[in-house]
Amino acid sequence: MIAITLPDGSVKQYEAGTTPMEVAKSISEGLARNVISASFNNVTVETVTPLTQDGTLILYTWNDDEGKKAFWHSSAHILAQALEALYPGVKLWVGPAIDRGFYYDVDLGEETISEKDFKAIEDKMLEIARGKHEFKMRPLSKTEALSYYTGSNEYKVELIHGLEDGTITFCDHDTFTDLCRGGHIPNTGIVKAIKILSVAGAYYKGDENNKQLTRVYGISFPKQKDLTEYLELLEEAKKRDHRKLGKELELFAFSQRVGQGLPLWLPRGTALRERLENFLKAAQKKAGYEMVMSPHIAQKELYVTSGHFAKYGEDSFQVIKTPNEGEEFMLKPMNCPHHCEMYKIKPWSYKDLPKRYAEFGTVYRYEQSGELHGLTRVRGFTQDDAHIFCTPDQLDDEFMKVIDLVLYVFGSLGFENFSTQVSIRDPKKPEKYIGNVDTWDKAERAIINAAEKKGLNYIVEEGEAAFYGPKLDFMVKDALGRSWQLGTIQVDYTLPERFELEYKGSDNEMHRPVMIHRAPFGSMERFVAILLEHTGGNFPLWLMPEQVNILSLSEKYEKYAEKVLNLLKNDEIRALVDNRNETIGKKIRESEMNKFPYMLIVGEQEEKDGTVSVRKHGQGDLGTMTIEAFSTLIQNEVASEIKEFK
RNA sequence: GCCGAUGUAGCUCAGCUGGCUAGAGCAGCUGAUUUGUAAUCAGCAGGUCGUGGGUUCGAGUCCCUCCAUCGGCUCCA
Repeated sequence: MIAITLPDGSVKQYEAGTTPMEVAKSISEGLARNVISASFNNVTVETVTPLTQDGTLILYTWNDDEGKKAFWHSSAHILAQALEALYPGVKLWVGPAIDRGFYYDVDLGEETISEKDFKAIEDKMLEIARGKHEFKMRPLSKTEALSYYTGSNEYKVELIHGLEDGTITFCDHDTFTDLCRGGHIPNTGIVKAIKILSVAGAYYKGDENNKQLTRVYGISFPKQKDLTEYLELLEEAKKRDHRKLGKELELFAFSQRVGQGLPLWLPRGTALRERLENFLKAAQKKAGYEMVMSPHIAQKELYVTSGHFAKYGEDSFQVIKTPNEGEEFMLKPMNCPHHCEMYKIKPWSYKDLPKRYAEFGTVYRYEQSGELHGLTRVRGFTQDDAHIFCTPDQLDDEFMKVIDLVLYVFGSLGFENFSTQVSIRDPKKPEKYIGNVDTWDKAERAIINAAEKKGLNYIVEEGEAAFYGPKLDFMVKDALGRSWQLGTIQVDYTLPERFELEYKGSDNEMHRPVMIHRAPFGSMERFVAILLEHTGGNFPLWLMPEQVNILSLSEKYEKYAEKVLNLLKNDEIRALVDNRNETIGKKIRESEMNKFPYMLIVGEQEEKDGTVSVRKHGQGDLGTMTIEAFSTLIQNEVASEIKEFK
């Protein structure tokens, strides 16, 4: 007997061998009368029942991840069937469910798929779905499986060769058969809405030396309404795209002549960025950091010493020519080696530590051209970098202090929703890392300790560590529910070793310090991009390049507008005046589109009373108030957004 | 880098299967208007159609090269 908990909380018993179809049916009948007075298929929307490889039945609903996975994986089977029908001779590779939707990788031979073919694929898929074909699992031996694909599909053959005999199953629905380990919905009819989203090249097994297959991405839903909502979310994300907003709001730009991936920061963007930098500088000053600066190029030798050249040499802007033979310089791909050299200028005592060197350091990395993306992936960017040199005893405490700083930064910028990840070694691949086992163990323990003590909600990921040490990463969720990796804190025992950093301990012996790398923003470019998408360009008031736009009703009130401007400036409020000979309606419209947080309308009445008429972006008219009252309003709003550190 | 798509005025876009001096809205400039909470009216100016080559009587439109941009290239039945 198999016990299944139903969506309404009750538990039902089923005989082994009951088909998923029968289970789904019995559930639907049980719920249909009261809960959903709809047909069988509409009910199973809420009660997706995947069939697993060993034949057990597990009940999932559309609302949990496993249910969606089964739903989308089943959709991938439908996609594969549609592709076989539309492109005879197509060779299937794999078709998994992904976070949002599914894809199928196929070898199309000479054929290509482009956007105009999507409709035909969707139609074919919907036709198959409407057939309500049951998904049926079928175990078979390795020999049988091989003979099925030999001669027709070398990808599946290779895949089967890597599988263990006795664990191989096929899944059939309608006339379609696919090698599959399972996880399906009962039948194709539950898929009601399908959208093919994009087509792209993807290397066989993700290796760029292999043949490139065609990957077709799609998404599907049990209800048309869900698809509509999803497409609306995509639209909203498009509107908030930082590349679009950055252009519209004149924050930054790119130029073909300057080069790809090399952002140009315009006045407004620079003002925004400076404000972010000053904010972090103020907090860091309180936390005992000292600012330093280093040049943008250094001798190649520096990065050979640090180990970065061996690891990342190919991804760097490598050698800069000089008039002399034998000299090799590189554009700085990271700041750490420079800070190590700063540490080495003199001998240190344990009493001097920790030393915390912070730098808004601009670095250059040769990212592959196809990897570049707006401000999130660029070739020249500025890290809000700092390196803390401390004694092993101080490590736990320092690490926790950094966590406090990162949490402060997130809180001040409206990222309340975040999670953390501790990245440690892949113990099976020691060759990927430099440094010895003992120090790695210590560093990993220090991070987990700190995360525990700070009560962080963290997950541990094996194999995600940097080559020089383990790390703690912060992932924030933005307003649209998308996850972004932001701040990072990394422990490093390796660079101090390579640079032979030392300090004299209380025992009068020389010791090796531990190094912490950290960047709460990650990089200024990436952070501004994420903040743009999170806020849709409506930054917190304290960050806004211009907080108030003063709109004169006509040129007659120019003097009064200037007076208001100066009074606000005295209170350190950033304002500007729009005195153009335009209608007030037009000035308001432009101001709204520019996302100025506040508009002040000044005309005859205001001049006479010494007041301003206040309009808030996105909200509308707030009525009139005195200039002083408005100034207080702004100052209070800023004060509520940003607290002092500690 | 690789696969696919795109590239027309500062911006957003139109330009059908190749055919007279390439169009529109916004922005800009000039003038009129002096305005009360999301676009006042009129006029003017603005493009070697990403680049280089080819096919053709004729190319923004077809073919090739290069450049840039966009979606992907981690998710292994």
